[in-house]
Amino acid sequence: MPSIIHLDMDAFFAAVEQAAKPSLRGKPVVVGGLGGRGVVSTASYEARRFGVHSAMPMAQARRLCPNAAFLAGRFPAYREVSDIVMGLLRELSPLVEPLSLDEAFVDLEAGPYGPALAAAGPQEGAQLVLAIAEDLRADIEARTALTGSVGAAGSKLMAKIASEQAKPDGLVLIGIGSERAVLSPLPVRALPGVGPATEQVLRRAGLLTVADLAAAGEGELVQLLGRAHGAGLYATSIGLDERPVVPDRDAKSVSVEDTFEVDLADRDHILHQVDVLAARCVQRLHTAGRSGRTIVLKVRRFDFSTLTRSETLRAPTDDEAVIAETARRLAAQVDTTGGVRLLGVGVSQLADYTQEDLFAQAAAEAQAEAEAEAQAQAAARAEAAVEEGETATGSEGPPEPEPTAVRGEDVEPPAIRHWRPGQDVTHAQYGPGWVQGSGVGRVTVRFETPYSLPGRVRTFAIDDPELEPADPLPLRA
DNA sequence: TCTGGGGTCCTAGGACCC
DNA sequence: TCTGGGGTCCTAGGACCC
Repeated sequence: MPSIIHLDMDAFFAAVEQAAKPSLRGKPVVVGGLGGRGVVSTASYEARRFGVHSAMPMAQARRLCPNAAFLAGRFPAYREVSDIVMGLLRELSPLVEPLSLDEAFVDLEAGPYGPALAAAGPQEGAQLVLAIAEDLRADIEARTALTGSVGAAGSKLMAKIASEQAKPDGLVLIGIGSERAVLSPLPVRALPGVGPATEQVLRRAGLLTVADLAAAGEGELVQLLGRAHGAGLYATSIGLDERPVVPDRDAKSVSVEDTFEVDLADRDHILHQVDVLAARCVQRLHTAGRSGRTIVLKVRRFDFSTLTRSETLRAPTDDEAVIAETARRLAAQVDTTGGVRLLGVGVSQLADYTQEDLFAQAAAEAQAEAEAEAQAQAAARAEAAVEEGETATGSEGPPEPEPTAVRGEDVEPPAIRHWRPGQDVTHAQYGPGWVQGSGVGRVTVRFETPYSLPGRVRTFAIDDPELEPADPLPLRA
């Protein structure tokens, strides 16, 4: 029975923007990083006609489609919509496996339609799945004003292939038995797990289509790609996929990273950013109620070469001081001459306790203390070597003062309000709207809501007291 | 105005243990 | 005591996905 469905929302971020902003409907919209080093997250179908696509440098997108609306993402809004959509999926089955905010697998057999599907013959079963999926798409449209494409099949692999074929705003079912007929003519790149590198390897071996892979056989693919990848790809090429739909997968790592507008050259500046990132990482760790044993520092240098350094502690921690200190020590090991484009701090080998978990906490503290001892000594050595008159962490002693404050290099002037394109605002007089652009002391706002006609634009001083940031409005009243 | 951010999984070598 | 073999952990890098 083709009882697995894959839902993929169409041009999700861009579609949310168009639903929220009537003046953008039918127009090219590009969502992504707006800074000098930003890339495209999602382009609306109108923008794709100009050649704009995901992961493209934003500068290139602007050249290709200068008249598009370029917007920063509004993740809280996307998450709200995603929650609604995932809620609809969970009405179909407890087995819902989200892959991202806009994509998920559902195993219908485990849900209320399971018995009916099991009892039905192949023909009626397929009809029933199609009916369920069309209802789902209609419900999504009714609740979110957005369209999603659905693929239905007997496996995750084929359901995903089907949803790809259904895009945009469509539904495709691949019946049991027709898998290989569907797969065979596809280019290898259509298979999940085949990216640019694998495609190249396969192309050099003369393997262009999925049929070529199947004909090559497992042995040759393993030869070319290695044990796991080769065997996996061979199974995929003949339509074999037994992976179950798994809900609620626990995250295995937590990380944050930042690409800087201008490369960082100064050591102190780099170490300061490592502290900032460690704090953000710990924040996320706390929110998730997790702690971790392995601290990872990521560095992307001026020439885009990327390296990681990691250290595994004896016990999991969620302590900011420990994580920051470890990350800084790792940073001290890397050559940063020429400048640093990106820094990241991550934690893996996650465990399930939080600061509130007192028993585990007590055990971990003993470990952390021993750890801190060793670290302090290593840090002292490292810092002595670098000859920096910095606040070296004493091996005993009180909690160290906030290093950023000590260095005092990011004391910013009283915050000038920053308005990002796409941002939700409300004006005391004109009501709700969104930031269309800002510069030279001005901010331009379009006053419209998801339920209004396209609205008018007005310009204000950036510090206009009547203008305030606002929460996103629901897409359906 | 070249190349984001948050993840997952796999490989391979060396350390270490039995 | 001229050289084993397997298992596990750690580290680093790379491919891939959305």
